[in-house]
Amino acid sequence: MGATTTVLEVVDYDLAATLTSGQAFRWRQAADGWEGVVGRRWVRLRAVEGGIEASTADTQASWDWLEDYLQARVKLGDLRGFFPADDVTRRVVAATPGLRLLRQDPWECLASFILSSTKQIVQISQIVELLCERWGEALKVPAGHEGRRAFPEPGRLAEVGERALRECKMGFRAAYLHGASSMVAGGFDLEELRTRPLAEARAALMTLPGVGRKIADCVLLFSLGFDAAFPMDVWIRRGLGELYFGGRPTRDARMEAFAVQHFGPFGGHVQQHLFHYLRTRGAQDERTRRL
DNA sequence: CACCAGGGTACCT
DNA sequence: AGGTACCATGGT
Repeated sequence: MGATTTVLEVVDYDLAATLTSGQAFRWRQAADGWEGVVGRRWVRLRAVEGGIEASTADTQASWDWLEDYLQARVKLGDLRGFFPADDVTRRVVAATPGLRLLRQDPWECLASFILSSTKQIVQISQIVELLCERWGEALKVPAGHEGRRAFPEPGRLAEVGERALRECKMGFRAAYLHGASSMVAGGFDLEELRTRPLAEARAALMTLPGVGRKIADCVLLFSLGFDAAFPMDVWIRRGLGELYFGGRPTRDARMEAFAVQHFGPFGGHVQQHLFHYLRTRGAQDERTRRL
């Protein structure tokens, strides 16, 4: 049982963009690739010619769990046929090639996004890591690498209590996280939501404390496989307003209705391209200007 | 140092 | 239904 390395063959996969695009919060850039945690496994990923090199602390009988997490077998070309054919979408998708949606653990995804409200992505990562350091199970890590822990189980967060959670700098979100932890530990079945229609699964998620439409859509899209879920955060709202509504003030309900009908069954994927485009275009302009 | 961050909720009209 | 104050904290 020693450290192992393999290469997953992928095409059209921008690993760095995918891991930093605000869907997962535990990946750290190391000297040689990205170090993170998937389930109860420490993982190091590195983009190589024709694929992604993956290393773990133990030997792996199968890499299915990682292919599933990375959605390595999804072919982007198969999705694009379902994207709307307007100029904005074409430009945005072309500007963010190889950006993928991960398939994360529903509980970790739910808890992370409960902590995300009016927080910057760097800050969400800090809070999540504090949670893991305090109450996550220690993981086997190869010699010479920083220790990491698993994401804490809901039962653990339920028993430590709201006061203790608050010490992880999450502020008013502590009550939400504690309430949701208790419900999930008490039998609220996240996995079962996969089998339900989108609207039903979303409504069920929204009965959890701290989970409204936006966070529900994040969980549906990033962990439960609902490709049409379309999280509308401040970036997307601004972006849609600028790119599709001529900068005119537009109500949320109007924008949501537009997004659902315009972006279609894989709208969530388009949303992620748009989100990453909006968040990085300033930096890209600067880079270009310097050249 | 203001301003803002991958929002949700309670409470108002 | 549609609008608004408030929630706690730290990055830029």
